[in-house]
Amino acid sequence: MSEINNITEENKKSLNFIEVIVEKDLAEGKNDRRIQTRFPPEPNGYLHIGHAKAICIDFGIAQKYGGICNLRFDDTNPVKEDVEYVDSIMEDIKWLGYEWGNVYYASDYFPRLWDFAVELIKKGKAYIDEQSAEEIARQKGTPTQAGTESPFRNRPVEESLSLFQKMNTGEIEEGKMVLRAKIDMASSNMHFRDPIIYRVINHPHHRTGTTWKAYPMYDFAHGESDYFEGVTHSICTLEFVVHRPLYDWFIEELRTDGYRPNQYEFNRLNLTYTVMSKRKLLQLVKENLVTGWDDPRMPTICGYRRRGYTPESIHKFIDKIGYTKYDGVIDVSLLEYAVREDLNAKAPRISAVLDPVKLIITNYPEGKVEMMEAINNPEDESMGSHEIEFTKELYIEREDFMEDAPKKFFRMTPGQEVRLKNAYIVKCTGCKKDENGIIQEIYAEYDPMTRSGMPESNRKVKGTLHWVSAEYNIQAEVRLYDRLFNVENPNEDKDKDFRELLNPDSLKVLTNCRMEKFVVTAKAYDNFQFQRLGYFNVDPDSKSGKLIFNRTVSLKDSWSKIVKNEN
RNA sequence: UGUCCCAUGGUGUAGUGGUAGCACAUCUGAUUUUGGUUCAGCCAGCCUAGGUUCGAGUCCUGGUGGGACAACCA
Repeated sequence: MSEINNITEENKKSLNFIEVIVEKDLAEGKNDRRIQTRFPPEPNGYLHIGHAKAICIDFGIAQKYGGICNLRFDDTNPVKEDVEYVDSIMEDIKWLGYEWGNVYYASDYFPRLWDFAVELIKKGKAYIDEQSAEEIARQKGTPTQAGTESPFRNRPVEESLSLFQKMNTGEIEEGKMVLRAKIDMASSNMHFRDPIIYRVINHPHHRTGTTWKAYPMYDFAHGESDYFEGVTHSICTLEFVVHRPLYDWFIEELRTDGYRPNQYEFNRLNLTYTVMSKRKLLQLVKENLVTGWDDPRMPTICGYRRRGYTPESIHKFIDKIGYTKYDGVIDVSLLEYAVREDLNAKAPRISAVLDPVKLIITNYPEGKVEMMEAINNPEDESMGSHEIEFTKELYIEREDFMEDAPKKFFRMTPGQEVRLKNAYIVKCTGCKKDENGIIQEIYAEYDPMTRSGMPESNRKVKGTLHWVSAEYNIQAEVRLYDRLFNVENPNEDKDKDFRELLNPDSLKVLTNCRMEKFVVTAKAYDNFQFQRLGYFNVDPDSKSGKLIFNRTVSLKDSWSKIVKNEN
């Protein structure tokens, strides 16, 4: 107990509103001071960054206050669900670093939910409606107009009871019959206008097979499942606020003791340049517009994982955005900042050249090879160093050279000294062009006294270039992955086909690069001609050593601005 | 012509009724063998009108603006 108090003292100022509620409940001794949450995904798709926010609060609350968080699959609609999704969801939660107490399935509660439904019928609080979906919808009214009662609303209890049995035997066709709670067709809350709680679905369930024909609806299953499990704090997103009175209504009908779960809602995550709708993400996968749920451009947990994001970076991001009831849109640059911050400390650096042009050190001996030491990570000495070969002929990035450069161009241009990283200071003496004016070779002279580590190497030069030996290098296919969408808010215009807003396919470049095995940083270019620094991530699914250029964690494109200003 | 939720710099978030902080983004400067990092700094905010109060971002009321709700989805 004292431990909990200490935690709360320390974090008092940064408590989010859910934590405030939990602490108040704890202080009041609610539910015997027990804290239990649940993460309840429907297994109908892969988890995305929005789910990460829910996961962090569900598991985080349990962790922080000494409670447990269970994983529950809300599998009440067999048509959309699949074990593939169950497996991926578990994998992604584990990758984020969380452990659930138990794994539950709403489908485990089908018998108890059935009994509860029968009880409601017997109490006269539920009835079988034999109208069509259209008729029921029509009678529902609108938010500003009361609904009208179904002609079946007051049928005898026994009749409903026997029809309900038939709903589950297969003799009732889909859509011919539903079970409805009898509440209030004139309620200002649409969810109270005799909500449907059971419907017939003739589709095998991924866990219960063909045992059931009648399946409970979300509203009838969720709160009840919370109650069965002993959940104390049922945390979900804002769109369920209007469901809460119904959640409470069912709980009151169901509960037999002092305990009851309570629902609390927080704001869903919206990110610029990002579509989070599962339906749309599924569409991208099905239409092969991406390579799969784990395509590095996807906002899925596994997509980010393949892209090189760490679990820690996701946590940092979620910590920064907080939990409130305000519906906003978070700038994706905050996510990118969190990733850079984390990767900057961890990522080993290597040099790479994506668009090579030959640089010849004219006064360097033919055939000579020197081994240069390159620090793996300037932020972390313990990561050591690696050696790279320096030779007379090198490759540098084509855009690291300009024949007629503006003043603020700090890289290679005739007459200007630059440093070749980890090697010598060189001075450009000229270049050779073909008939079209395309640069073929660049010439420079090196100063032998300026090798890294020697006293002369401390001379100040404005630019430092990455380079690769023309003789000793490794070629790899590099993919430049951009943001999936090229507009700030692809959700804005709902009538527009969101697929039109997709960025064109990733750019594939054959390049010379020298690389270490894992996550590395390197100088590179994106396909918008902005020089950037970015993080490479070796695609773990690729045996051929492909690199994924992590464009969205790329750094400031200051060079592009310099050019704009100068011209 | 309904019910419910929400409103603090460009963005996101803190603020027991008592000096409105923080982060991202932008911009400026310093350091730097990554135009990265790091450091310093600039710019910029309580939707509105009343009320309660010695004192309101905070409490109350009315506006205004945004969002949710009319699936046999979750």
